[in-house]
Amino acid sequence: MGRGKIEIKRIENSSNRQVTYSKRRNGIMKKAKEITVLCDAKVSLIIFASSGKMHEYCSPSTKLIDILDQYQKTSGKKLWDAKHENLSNEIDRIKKENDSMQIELRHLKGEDITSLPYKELMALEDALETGLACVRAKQMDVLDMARKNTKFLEDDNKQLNFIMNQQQMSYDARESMDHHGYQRAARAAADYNSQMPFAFRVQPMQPNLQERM
Amino acid sequence: MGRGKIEIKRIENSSNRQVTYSKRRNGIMKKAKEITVLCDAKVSLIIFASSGKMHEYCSPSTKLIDILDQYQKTSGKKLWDAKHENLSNEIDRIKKENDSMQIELRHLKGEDITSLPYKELMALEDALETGLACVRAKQMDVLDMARKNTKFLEDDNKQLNFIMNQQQMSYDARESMDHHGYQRAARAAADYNSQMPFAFRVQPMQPNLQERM
DNA sequence: AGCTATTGATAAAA
DNA sequence: TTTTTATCAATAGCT
Repeated sequence: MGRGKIEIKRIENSSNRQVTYSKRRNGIMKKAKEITVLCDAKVSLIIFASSGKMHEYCSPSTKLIDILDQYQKTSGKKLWDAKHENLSNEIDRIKKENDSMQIELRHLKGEDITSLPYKELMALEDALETGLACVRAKQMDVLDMARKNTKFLEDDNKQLNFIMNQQQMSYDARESMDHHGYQRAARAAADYNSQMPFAFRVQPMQPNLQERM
Repeated sequence: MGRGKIEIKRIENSSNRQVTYSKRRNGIMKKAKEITVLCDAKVSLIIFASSGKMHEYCSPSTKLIDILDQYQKTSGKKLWDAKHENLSNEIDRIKKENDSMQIELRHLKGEDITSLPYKELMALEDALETGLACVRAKQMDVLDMARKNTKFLEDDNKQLNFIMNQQQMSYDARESMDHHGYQRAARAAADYNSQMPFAFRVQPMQPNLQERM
């Protein structure tokens, strides 16, 4: 149909191919519309040009998804059902895991144990005792650290108070001083500083301890 | 194109419609094949007759599913992704639930508690103590039932032994009996039977108890 | 299912 | 791209 017959094989001339594509695409679309109207057919037509551009036709008052659902039913071929099944299976798997954990949790909390065999009650008791022991040990650790920290803070306080006293004394001495008095006060302050073991310990040794209380 | 022009509207004559459907369907299929060859296009064509019969064409060396994937990407319309998304969301939700239960379980077993604040250690201790109390109470119940059951069985045994003795005596008496001896033995047996509180308690009162041990 | 007169589609050119 | 137009292809109505 045209000024000349053509062979059905790839059109090598790119612009000819493009023109033919456009015309024939319109032609097919038209035919698709016509058959739906004339014959009550449901049609889905999707065309991709080699450029990647897409055109589609879907018979009116129909969704592509419905046609594809019907396609799966009619042909028996699976499109997305496979992926779908995988996801469903995973959900089932996780739900089961979930349920068994839920049961274990309830048991550990002493719920729903009426129907448990004695053996499992023993195992539960063991688990609970072990857990309790661990938790209490941890609590002791924390308390111990807290006690040590308190001790450090108290020591710091003592030393800070001592330094403040010294400084106050030194200040007082300078205020109303005779030569001897000044020298004595200065010597006393130097003595004290040489006894300070480190830098001032104003920061607690366990900076994060408060959070854990 | 035909012996006369036709209007594009539903063909009312059913057999005409069927014939036209068949001819035009072949026509479209042919056109679809031609455009794929001539123009390097990818085509998916699915047609359902009103009868429900399906015909499809898909360009060679291409899978329908690939065309549909590309359709989703290109058009941005979601076909099965929507369904998938729902499932994926549910999976995420359940996985989170799962993780938190896993953590709770580990904590109850005394694992991974190093970084817990003291408050939570206290709560854990409470939970474990409660659970332990429940479990031990349940154990006592079971043991108690076991003891009662044992008691019942022992009583039954005693009574059964007694009856067997009586029957043996009655049999012996009949074997080598005088009139008085028979009457005595029979009276003794009757006395015993009137003292039996119920029917023979051969079955243990707690039939399922064994399983729970 | 074939046939064929007629309409419809389109190749080449503009 | 779209239009034009000469030609070929599809098909409506019959058998």
